[in-house]
Amino acid sequence: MSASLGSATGKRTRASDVAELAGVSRSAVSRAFSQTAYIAPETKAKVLKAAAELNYSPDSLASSLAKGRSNIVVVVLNQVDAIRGPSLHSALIRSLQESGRLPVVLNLSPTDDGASSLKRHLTFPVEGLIVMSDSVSVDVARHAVPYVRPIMLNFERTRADVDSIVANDAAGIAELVKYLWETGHRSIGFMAGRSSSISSKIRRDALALEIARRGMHLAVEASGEFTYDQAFEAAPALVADGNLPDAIFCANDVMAFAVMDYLRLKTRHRVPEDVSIVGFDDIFMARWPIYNLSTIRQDFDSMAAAVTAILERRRDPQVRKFDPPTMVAELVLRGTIGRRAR
Amino acid sequence: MSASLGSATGKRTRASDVAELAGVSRSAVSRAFSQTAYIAPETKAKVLKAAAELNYSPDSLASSLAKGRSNIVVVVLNQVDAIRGPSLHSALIRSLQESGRLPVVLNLSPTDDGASSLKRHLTFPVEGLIVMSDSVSVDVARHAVPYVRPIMLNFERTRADVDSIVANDAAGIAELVKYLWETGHRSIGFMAGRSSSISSKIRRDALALEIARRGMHLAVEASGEFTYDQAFEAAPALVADGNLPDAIFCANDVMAFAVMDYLRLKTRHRVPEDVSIVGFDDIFMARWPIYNLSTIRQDFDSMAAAVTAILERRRDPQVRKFDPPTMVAELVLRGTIGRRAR
DNA sequence: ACCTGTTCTGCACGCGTGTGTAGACTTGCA
DNA sequence: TGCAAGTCTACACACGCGTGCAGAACAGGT
Repeated sequence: MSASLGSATGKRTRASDVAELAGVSRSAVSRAFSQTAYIAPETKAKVLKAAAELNYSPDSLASSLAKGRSNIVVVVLNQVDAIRGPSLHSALIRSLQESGRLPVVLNLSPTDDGASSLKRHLTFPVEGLIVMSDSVSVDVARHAVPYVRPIMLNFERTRADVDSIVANDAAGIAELVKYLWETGHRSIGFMAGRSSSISSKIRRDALALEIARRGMHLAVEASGEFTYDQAFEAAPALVADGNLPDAIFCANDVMAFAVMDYLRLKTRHRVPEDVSIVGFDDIFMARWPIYNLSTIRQDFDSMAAAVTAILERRRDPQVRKFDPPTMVAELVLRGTIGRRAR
Repeated sequence: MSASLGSATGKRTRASDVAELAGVSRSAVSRAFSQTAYIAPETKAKVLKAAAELNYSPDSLASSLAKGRSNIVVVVLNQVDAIRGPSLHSALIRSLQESGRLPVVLNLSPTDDGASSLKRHLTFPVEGLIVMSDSVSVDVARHAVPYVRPIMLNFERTRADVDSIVANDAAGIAELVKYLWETGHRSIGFMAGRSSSISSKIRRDALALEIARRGMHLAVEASGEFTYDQAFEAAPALVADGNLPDAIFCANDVMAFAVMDYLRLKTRHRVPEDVSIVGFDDIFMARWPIYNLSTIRQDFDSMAAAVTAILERRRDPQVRKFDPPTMVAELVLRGTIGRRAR
């Protein structure tokens, strides 16, 4: 049982070793590990016993080669998205690995559209390609891996040749604006994300729509590029003295933190007494008491489960098309929305 | 050029396709993509041209099988470590992928020692196994993948059968205590991480040593399990009225944030006027102005580079043993260390 | 014209596993 | 005992690529 001390020595045990020990043919070993193949129960038991003894399991690379499809799923994200790591990224990785798949992470720099990176790395039959980074376009994804349907996260569901998991951002934002309206907020500002980001655009449009519906208009707007630093820089534009909005909605949580920090460090405005702040995502820091941020929750676990579900369905040749469910995006009320007397 | 619309249809092009187009044998194609094999320059050019035309690249799974070693590197981390994501995790992933390797992420739950997870997933020849999670023991790592030397991050460098990348935590902490001493701090408290964590133990020991050397002793101690929530809970024990220490050193940054937040939300003590706070890691949030945390920097980029360097050396059969360099851990002074008059 | 040496290519086998198929073996029945 | 039906196993090929080896092609020298 003592592990061999040398470096990369010691070969993996092969099916033929197990076959020999169990006194059967190598193909019997293969069948014992297959779900579908036909094999006598006692033969299977014999094989599994021998396999356990030798600590054997089929080489998944060879298996992938033989079957023509691997269990490797590639997750594409970029540095900026990585901040949601402990939430979406982590949920996704765990969901994939728990379903027996192998998640390979491709971490692009924020400016990388992935065209060359994807081609360079995806040189084998991947089971799935999951795109979190919205700097990677559908076309790039389709072209880099032409033989597999990409799964796009947080992408508009307009194309038939990709599966996209979308959260119902608009519904969450409608809920938010309704609540803000009812609590007396009449002027609302917006901190946008990257201009290239579709998520940011969707959220802005939904906000503008709901605001217009009530006869208001976007009081003020700035872009924080989804990052803390840039949002901190951009914050003054939103809270200039004289026309402080009643509330500021930020396209993600991190920018909301930046605005809050700017307010308490650089101004005398208080949250939520003077201005309400709302984020988007509900990342783990939103619950930290120093922020206690009201935000719109993305259900990362459900999104991760939906991804796995899509992959699962694809293994079933019966299913031709499968529309993934729309994820809810719900308002989470914490401490950063106040009441405005009218 | 228009992508085929169906789902997983469309086969990958094989070497034989390229061979046919280029009018050479299939093995010539293989040689053209090899660095070492012998091939006439014009033949190689012909092949590469045909390959580009067909958008071909060798199937890395088949290649791995044939060569007996893959370019897949497994990174083991756990949920808690994931919070350093945008720093160490991200640096590691990018370093690996930029050197042409495929990083597979295994995200364990905090209580998982990895024994079964590793066995379940590592059913192929991995090029490397990188363990970030310190809930995974060396023995488990060795046993799960007996044919490869694990690379342990932040692990004591005591065993000959693993490579470990260690940061010189003790040096950074010595620097810290020296600085604290010189700025008049005479009582120092400690917020520990998980008790099972070796990093936490190393940091505590180094702190205790440096403190003792100056005739002080650890004023007070508590455990925050490396998480914000638990550190927030444990904070009161460190700052009980009457015996507030001059400084509190936390075994990671997140716990330092928790202590700072506790102080400003629940007490009247100010940082750094009444108590100095120091963290460890220098994660991205440490620079946020709301914290502006003085901390000890782990050079994540260097650590990531060191990992890649180890893997690179291993490919060279000449090198038998290679001691990875010790990473520096240096004090980063920001705004959370004050001066105490004596 | 012949030989030697060099340079390159193609053949063929192997990597470890999945699986269609022919046939060996068992069982049941007359 | 003989035969048919049924059950299972092992053979052999395939997956796509890397590579040792034999030999083809060619150049140069005598």
